[in-house]
Amino acid sequence: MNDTSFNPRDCGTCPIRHRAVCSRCEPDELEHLDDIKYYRTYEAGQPVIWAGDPMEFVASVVTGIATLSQTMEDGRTQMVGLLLPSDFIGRPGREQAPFDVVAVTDLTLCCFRKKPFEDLMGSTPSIGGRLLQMTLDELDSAREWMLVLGRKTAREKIASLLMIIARRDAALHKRLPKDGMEFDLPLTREAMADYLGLTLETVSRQISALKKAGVIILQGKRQVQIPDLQRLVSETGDDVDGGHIF
Amino acid sequence: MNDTSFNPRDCGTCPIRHRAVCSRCEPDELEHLDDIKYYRTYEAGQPVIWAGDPMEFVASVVTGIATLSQTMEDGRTQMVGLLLPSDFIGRPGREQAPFDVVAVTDLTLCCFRKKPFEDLMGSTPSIGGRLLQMTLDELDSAREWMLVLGRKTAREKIASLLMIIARRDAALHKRLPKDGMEFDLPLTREAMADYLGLTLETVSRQISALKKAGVIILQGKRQVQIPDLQRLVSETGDDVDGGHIF
DNA sequence: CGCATACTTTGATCAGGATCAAAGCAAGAT
DNA sequence: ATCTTGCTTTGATCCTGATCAAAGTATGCG
Repeated sequence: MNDTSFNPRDCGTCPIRHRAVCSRCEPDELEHLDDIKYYRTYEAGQPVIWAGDPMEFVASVVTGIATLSQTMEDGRTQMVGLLLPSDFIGRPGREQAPFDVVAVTDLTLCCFRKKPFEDLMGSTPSIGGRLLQMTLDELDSAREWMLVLGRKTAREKIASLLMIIARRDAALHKRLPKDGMEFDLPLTREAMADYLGLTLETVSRQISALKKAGVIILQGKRQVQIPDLQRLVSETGDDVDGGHIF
Repeated sequence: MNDTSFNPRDCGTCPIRHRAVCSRCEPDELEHLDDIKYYRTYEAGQPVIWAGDPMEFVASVVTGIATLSQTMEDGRTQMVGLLLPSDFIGRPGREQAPFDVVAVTDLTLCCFRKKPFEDLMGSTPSIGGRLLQMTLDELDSAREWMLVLGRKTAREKIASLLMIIARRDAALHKRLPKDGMEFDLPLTREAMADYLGLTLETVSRQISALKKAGVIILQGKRQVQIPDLQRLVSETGDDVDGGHIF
């Protein structure tokens, strides 16, 4: 299922699959749109935007990873979204960013200036429809995550995060997750803790426990191999045959 | 407050404020739409739909309260949404309900058959736009809730829930929350626990603690009065002047 | 090379909330 | 009036994950 054949109308990373917008899709038709669309890169660790900042663009992640998070006055932080390639950032119709966005790895965004993008949405209903679908998907993901945060044990939380990253990594490479698959853990222990509502020590301990139990194999601290997917799924506490949105 | 002046173009409860759709808005123009739109009532405790069921309608809450929730195989339950009047239920473009929907109180829904509704969305872009805005709001709410679930203490969680209900109750009556305001707690201790990722005993203890501390005044078990809103806000752990989406 | 920095692991102890158990309370049914 | 049912409160104890502390590891740099 790796369609290595590049479809010019659908570059696979840009969520706005409409020829009037994505120049990776139809580069030659788009010179006149350079003023509404541009690429922007960030280094690992750099903030993209802070909660409350005016946000004059919307964007989609082309390469790299960013996090969406919220921080309380006393420093407690909760990550509320993990932005991987093809994910969308932004709020048509909103003035301010509701959450912090930070680049975790080096990051490339495909940005659209907000006003012209909104105009385009008005004149091209299919963009709004696609955005609605993406937003509904994100909402479902967020709600699935609420179950993880509210009801799962530390061990189940770690397993759930590994499964999400495994699934998304597989999807990114246009294949299905399978036994023996390997992937890079893109997050520090602290970032995982912020995602899971745990402390970094607990994350470290549970990862060690999963390693000792043979559920995962670690090469170094970041490279993960899953010898038996079913085994990992059973550690998540999820229904084994449950439909997944991620 | 009871806006007894009924605006025929905007009934205030139906999110689809478009004259072609909401018969409460333009009852006389809509006879021919009876086959796509209908009201349906549920008794307290009745399920509206189970996760995985085919969903052949979308709806908005007219009166009453429903919950969106997820349950694990072993019975652990997490509520992922609280549906109050004017909230929308459903997924244009989706076959199956992703979560359980249960009526908490007696409930009236304003339902639209899915297929004709989707057709209508296609022909009336403003509906899609409105739905996108509502979905983005819900997504923000879900993400705010992730902070509550992941990082707040039991006491902060209770205070946060009370604030949300207070805000939404005030909004429903078209006024601002203010000191001394009273409202009905529409949820059992168990339902609150499911919303907050706690046990019902912890909910009970923390409510007692807030009562003893004078943050809230209880008349019976469900009627709540907030003598000092700022005091309650400070118990939530939130930034006092933080912008709120709810 | 030694040192600094950032991240991770591991250990010891503590505490918040879960669990188990029982009793209180209100409303409706018999 | 008594019983039943469903919800809530309160108490005693336990356990998971937080907190505090220190050591281990990798990488880059002067």
